[in-house]
Amino acid sequence: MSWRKEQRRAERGYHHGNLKEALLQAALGLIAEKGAAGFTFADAARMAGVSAAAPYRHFRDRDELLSSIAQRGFEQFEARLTAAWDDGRPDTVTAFERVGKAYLAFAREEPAFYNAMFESGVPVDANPALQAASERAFNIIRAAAERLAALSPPGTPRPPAMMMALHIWSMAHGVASLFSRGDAARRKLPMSPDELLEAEVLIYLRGLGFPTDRRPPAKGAEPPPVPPEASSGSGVPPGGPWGKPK
Amino acid sequence: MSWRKEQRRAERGYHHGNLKEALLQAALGLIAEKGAAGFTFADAARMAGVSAAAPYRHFRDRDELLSSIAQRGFEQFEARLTAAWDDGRPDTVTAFERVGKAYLAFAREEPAFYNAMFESGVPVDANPALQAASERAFNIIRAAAERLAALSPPGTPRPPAMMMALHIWSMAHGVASLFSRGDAARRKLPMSPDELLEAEVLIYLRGLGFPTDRRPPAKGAEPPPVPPEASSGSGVPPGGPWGKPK
DNA sequence: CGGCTCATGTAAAGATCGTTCACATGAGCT
DNA sequence: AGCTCATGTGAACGATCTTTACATGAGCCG
Repeated sequence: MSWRKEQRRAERGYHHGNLKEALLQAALGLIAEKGAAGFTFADAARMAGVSAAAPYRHFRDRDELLSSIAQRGFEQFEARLTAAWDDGRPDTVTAFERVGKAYLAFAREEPAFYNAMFESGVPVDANPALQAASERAFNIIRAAAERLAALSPPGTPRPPAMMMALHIWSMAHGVASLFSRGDAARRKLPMSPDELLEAEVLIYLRGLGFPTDRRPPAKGAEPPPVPPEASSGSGVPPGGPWGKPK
Repeated sequence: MSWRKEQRRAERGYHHGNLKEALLQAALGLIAEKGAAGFTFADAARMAGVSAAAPYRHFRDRDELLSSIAQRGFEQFEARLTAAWDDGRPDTVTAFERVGKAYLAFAREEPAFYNAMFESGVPVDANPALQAASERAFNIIRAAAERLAALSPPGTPRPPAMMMALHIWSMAHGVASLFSRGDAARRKLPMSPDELLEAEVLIYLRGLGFPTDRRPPAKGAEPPPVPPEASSGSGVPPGGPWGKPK
């Protein structure tokens, strides 16, 4: 350990050179391992090969580090949601579901970020930059909902896009938080979190009057309006959003 | 402080008499204030007027205290959900929505319990009693979903009750976690969390084919297929699940 | 090149916490 | 009365968070 320290110092000299970044990376790894609660400032410093006091040159305190990670997380989150949305291509509903999956994928693949963003107790409004990043990410969902709402079938009242966005967000967060991550996934499920969320969103969209069974792949097209399932959908398992009704 | 300590000791003698309970109460208060992460074993001891080592006579460690609180929380949670469900009276859909509201009410009114149960990082499967309590609570939702699924309108495949229960749980948890508690509630919303969840569940149920608009909207645009027990509405604002469509 | 300055890192120290251990107390039973 | 055991105390250890005084050296200016 002292050996490694000397080694490092030989490599980089007295000054680390990029300690701030190194600390963020170290913290990210630690949070992924032990959760935001278990992560310690001292550990991050040790992992970066510096003394316990060094991090205070770059972050006011432990919370500011956490807040920085959350902010960075929201930025990556936004990027992934944006890519998934792809401006609504090839069609709005398909893209919309892709956003839902991207949400879960992010929660699953970046547990450290997700933890810092939503479960670490970091108050979103503490840091304006953090709040802004959070809002930008949400705005992707919001924009998608906006487009979806505009497609609301004629004859039905058009749902407020903001409400739809909040609904989708809460579904995605609920599934991610309860079933899709780390030890929360210990709960035994009859289906994968992805399938669960997909079915949930499809049922929800159908509740708003959207035809959710687009594009039957092999069989002939289905005039979708009233018997909305009963045909094999593309992303939808046969038998509607919830597999074979037995 | 030493004064208070002597005072207390005068009141109760060397032995506290009910330290376990006092610790649970103290912890509950502390968690409500500062979150499960911020709560410390030593603080709880201090608040109960005993030394820092005393709690170890009643709890193996801090995690066991947290776990006990979570368990107790699940028990109260179950009681409230059971009361709200009221065995499906007066009709299944109404009772079902009451359960949703009870969920949110619990999250709002018992933030400490909710925090310990879902956000403290306590692994549910660590303690068998905890897991059992958790399952009992979920079984209320599950039973309600079962009854609801049995009412599934003819002509549509019957949704699996388990899936419905998981969907409802994830919606409720998502709304509670994102919007309905403590500093998470800082996010500005166009509607209350209760209304948000109610609309969400209604839309979802409609997506399953349930007639959710007891008391049809002003512009009757809904062809409610079969009203099994659709009678006088309650709780649903006129105009569909999201208020007046403008 | 020499020296100044300031960002960056270190060491030491105080405060708090989780946890353990040896010991004290006293409530209840015999 | 005396024994016993659950319950509480005090001291101690190691870890963490955070501050403070001091050390280092990179970059700049003359």
